[in-house]
Amino acid sequence: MKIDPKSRADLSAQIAKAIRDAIISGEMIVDERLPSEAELADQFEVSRPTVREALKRLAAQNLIRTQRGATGGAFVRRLRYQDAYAQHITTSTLLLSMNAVDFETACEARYALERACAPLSAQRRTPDQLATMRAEIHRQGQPGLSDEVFCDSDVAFHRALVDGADNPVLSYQLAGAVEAMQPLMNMITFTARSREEIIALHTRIADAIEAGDAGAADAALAELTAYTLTLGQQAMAARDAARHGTDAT
Amino acid sequence: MKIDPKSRADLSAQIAKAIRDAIISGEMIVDERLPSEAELADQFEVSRPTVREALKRLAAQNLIRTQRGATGGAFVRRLRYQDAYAQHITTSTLLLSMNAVDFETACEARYALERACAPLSAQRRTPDQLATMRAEIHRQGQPGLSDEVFCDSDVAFHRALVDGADNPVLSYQLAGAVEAMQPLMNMITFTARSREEIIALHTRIADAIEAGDAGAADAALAELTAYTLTLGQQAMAARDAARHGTDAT
DNA sequence: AAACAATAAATGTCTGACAAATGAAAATCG
DNA sequence: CGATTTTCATTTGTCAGACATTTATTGTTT
Repeated sequence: MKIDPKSRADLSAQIAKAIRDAIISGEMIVDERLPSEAELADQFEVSRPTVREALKRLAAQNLIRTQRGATGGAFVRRLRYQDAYAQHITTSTLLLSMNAVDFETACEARYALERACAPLSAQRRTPDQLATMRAEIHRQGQPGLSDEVFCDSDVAFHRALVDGADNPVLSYQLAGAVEAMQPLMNMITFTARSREEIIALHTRIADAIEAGDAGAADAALAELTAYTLTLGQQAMAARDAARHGTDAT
Repeated sequence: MKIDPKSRADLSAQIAKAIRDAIISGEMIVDERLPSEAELADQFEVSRPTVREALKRLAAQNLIRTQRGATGGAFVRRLRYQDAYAQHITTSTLLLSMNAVDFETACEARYALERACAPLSAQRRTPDQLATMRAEIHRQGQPGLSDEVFCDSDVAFHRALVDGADNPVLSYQLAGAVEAMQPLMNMITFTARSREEIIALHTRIADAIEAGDAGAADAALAELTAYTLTLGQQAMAARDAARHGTDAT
């Protein structure tokens, strides 16, 4: 765990990198305590604030946790799925919004990934997960639901579908795609007619998953993809028309 | 952009959150300059080092970049696919290594996701991407290749396959799964026999992609999944046997 | 007009200090 | 002797002020 003393640029970044590499390489194991800030400052021959900036960088990546007090210090943190989810979703959301990813691209990616999960989910889903899917479908049929709540329920439904594959790595990867889509999905106004259509497709998916019929689930998901794309294009067209109308006045 | 002055705990984390929320919500746009550190310190009523720690947290997430000099400062950074890739790969790798994800789970996730890309890639791949796949297959056939180089080439091959889908969101999601698998794949020793088998499957995949035959590509990928799983299980068994042998002595 | 030097603004770093939390050891009391 | 309380040392969290470094601008000189 050494840094190059010649290049005195971005010291805190260098120190963060040195420690991060030590963690990633397995040189430091989970729950191991790092040297105290004062010791690190001595080791790297920098001041304590510089060390602290480096540690904050690592804390931002959930690589370490700090604890005050006598036996406190910085500890290598076990990266939990939950933390990784959150991080992944934040990054995905930003990526989509900052790079003006169009609805078609995001939608295609999302459903392509979901269709990868469907066959596994048809085999392995627990009764609980199936019940969640049914419950969300029922919720989506409630009258007077706001578009936002409808979207939330949609995410929950698909989340249960993905989790049914019983593969945490898949769930982790999918979480980013599905949740990051939400801001885009929220631009759609769901009419009573389109909700009916979506609920019907959801029901077909749930039925297929219950029957263990991977082919039927895939077919229903394909239709849902096409239908969502249509809705998205309509929403985009409506938004553009409204914008141009505003510009003209 | 305010913080709760009552809770004086984890000030730098609170400030980082406040600024991050402002960026995510779109309140601050790309390339907009943040107030100077001194001004932020005034605004939040904390000292400059505390503000700096908060900024370092954001810099670690690639949310801002800093620039020294007269017109310098901290600027909202456009999150680029490349940066997001790197971040995603780091997180995925750590997640796999720290949570003892078994080979089967990671392998299943990886190929499930790849199979989601294959149909799109069969439709859209550029001649360039196809050429890359062919070149990597040729490289994999070179004699005297180390296991590590063979693995690198394998990743490059699959990367070309994924990029052929021409969907940056898919590429981004897949990068994490494929690259994070590498440490696990590196535990496999590839015999001449197994390399032949893999190259034959890669060739079948490339042929299918060239012909635009999604079904054939999917079938070949399914076989590759099964074969890789077998190799992985053999490697795990060999490793466990060696470990027990060492323990006994 | 062009080249060069002074300037100002901003980040990067350092020193030294105090506050707050926290576990461990020491002291005290029943 | 045992249990409880107190004290204390260690470590992170924060602050204040200072100086170094980088860099665009501005003014000066040739």
